[in-house]
Amino acid sequence: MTETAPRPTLEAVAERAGVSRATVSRVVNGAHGVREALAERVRRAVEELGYVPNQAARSLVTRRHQAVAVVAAEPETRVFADPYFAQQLRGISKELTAHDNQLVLLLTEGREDHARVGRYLAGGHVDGALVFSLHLDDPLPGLVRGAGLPTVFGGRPHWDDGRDDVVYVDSDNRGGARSAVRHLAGLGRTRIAHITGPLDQTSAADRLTGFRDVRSGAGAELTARGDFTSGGGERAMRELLDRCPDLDAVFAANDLTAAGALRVLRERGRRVPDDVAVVGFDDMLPVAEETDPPLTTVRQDIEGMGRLMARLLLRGLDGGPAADDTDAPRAAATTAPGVVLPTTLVRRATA
Amino acid sequence: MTETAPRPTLEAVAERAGVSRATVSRVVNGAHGVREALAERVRRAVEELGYVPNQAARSLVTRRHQAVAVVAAEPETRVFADPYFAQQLRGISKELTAHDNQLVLLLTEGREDHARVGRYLAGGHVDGALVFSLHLDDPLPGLVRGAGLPTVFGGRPHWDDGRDDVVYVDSDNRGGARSAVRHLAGLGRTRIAHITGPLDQTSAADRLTGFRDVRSGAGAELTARGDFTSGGGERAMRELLDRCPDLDAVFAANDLTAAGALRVLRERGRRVPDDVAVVGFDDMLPVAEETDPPLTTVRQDIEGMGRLMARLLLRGLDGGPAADDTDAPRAAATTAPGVVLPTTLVRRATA
DNA sequence: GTGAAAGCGCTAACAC
DNA sequence: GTGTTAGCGCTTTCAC
Repeated sequence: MTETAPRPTLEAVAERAGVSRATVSRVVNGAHGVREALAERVRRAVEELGYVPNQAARSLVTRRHQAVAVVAAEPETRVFADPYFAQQLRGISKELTAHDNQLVLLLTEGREDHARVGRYLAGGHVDGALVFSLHLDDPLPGLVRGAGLPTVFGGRPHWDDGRDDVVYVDSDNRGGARSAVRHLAGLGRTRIAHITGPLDQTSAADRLTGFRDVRSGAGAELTARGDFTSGGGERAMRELLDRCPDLDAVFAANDLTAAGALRVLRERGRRVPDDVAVVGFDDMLPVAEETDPPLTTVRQDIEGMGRLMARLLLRGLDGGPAADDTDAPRAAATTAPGVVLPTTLVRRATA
Repeated sequence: MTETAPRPTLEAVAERAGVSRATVSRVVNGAHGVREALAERVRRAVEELGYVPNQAARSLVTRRHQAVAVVAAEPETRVFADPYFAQQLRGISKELTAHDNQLVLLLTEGREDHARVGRYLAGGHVDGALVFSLHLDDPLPGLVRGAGLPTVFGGRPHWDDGRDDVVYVDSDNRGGARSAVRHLAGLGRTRIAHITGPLDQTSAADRLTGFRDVRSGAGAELTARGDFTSGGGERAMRELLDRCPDLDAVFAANDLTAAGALRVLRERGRRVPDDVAVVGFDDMLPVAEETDPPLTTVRQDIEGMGRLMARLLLRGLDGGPAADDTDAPRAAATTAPGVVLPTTLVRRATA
């Protein structure tokens, strides 16, 4: 563990270049109106001295930090068995990096953490926040609002009651569910069941809605509640099989659920997809590709969601990345509170 | 996206409490030598005004940031199919939070990112770095050393040549591998094969070493190279089966590899564990619990590794969490360059 | 014990 | 165009 050496200041650069601090500042910040000859001298001095601006000093006066907080509750990062969250993080990181912003990660565990996070956000350490809040009773959204920070949510918040100005990015859970169920119907399946996720999460609720959109006539006996885990999938599958031995297809709310369902189907001697076709949701690779047979599922652009969240936030921060919308055509509806990313059906072997 | 309100300063608190800024500063920073009566008045003022110190101003003078960078290369977060990294992050976050430090996440993608990260680290924005560097050709370690920042590595670095002062935290890959192989031997297996990981990673190399520790007599035909993916596991398993049709056990370098091996074994009509016993490594839940049959594997305390990394770094930072070692007995050998966390064998159904 | 004052490194008016 | 100057909010000697 080495000691960090004293770093050159603006002052030092100015002296070396034979100009004033103000001029160096202008050059460093890419301002116009500095004669090219001078600018060049400054740049050389910067180079020679290995000058790097002191962000603390800069923040002190600009009140900007070039930093964004990513807030997520422990459950979020666990329920999805993590790859999900890590991928969003990757997307967020890429976008922030591209615009020279830092990512401050705030993971919360329980009540005591909420106070801490609230304090931090209100403390003016970051310019904005990206918040993952999926549960009904989550106190995070309130906290963030209290802090008065520009914020973009990951996933449709519960209180997206239309009148609000919440900005969020979600994937098209409802549409994805519809396409899954339509696919099953297109295969000629007529007794299509659905294993839901925990319905206090909007993603699960929206997937159920999508299922109902297509199977409005489906009786309640064709729906069983799961919890996004494979154990829950097993339980629900047994329940369904007991109630409706003649079912010929299952749309599971996520891949883990589908994995559990597949196990029970095999155990009960049902052939997949011959007797019962199965479709999952998420396309969580380590799961979807490893099931037996490999899972047909609905893929979301998770990294894209993260990237879009960051972009939306940055845009809200004074100016931000204005019109470089080239690779975000779907984000066009920028005036809308929420942006919904499309999903695609990935056909493997279960349906 | 709301605007952030102007926040109260030290000055304001001082005025309200009828004391000088210096006194408020002392109280806020928990310094001694302030009469209790005054201190109390200050605390009340802080409370009433909702004062939060401006970290930028503070950093400017103290040169401390209460922030630590976590640096990871994209491959790291992908190879392990992510849950691994997310868990370490959780451990790191907990520990940093407990000591009031922020976590700045730096994910790198390619060469251009390295320059950026190097600049950032050298830029004096953080007090230290936690670096994940597993590959032979990884430029990250060099970068960090160049930045002259206190650093702790995740996983044994390649250049841990004994003479060095690198601090790292790793799990006991070699010992874990030994216990896996011994377990198989204890089951009466005599033809034990090993599917390795990518040997340019120390974890994979160490697991191979552990295998050899126990099966020093094993012929080369009982070892096949994998790459930590299930596809690689499949290929290697086929290879092994072709070469040694009589093998009766397999130690796979990680769970994904084991999952692939299991598929091939089933496809070739081998019963698990009756004909061939299988042990994995990692205990990556979404994989290990979902295989058929559920996988016997070696568990590492991933979150604990993260926590320990953070603790070690913090300790290196002026004083740090000195003697609160209560829940880290294994970290006792603090003078040693590396700390190795124990692993445990988790018995499920494959061995 | 407490306060006054200097200054951390930078940006942004404002003069020139 | 470029330099001068005044802080941003805080910690920290140094007197008292």
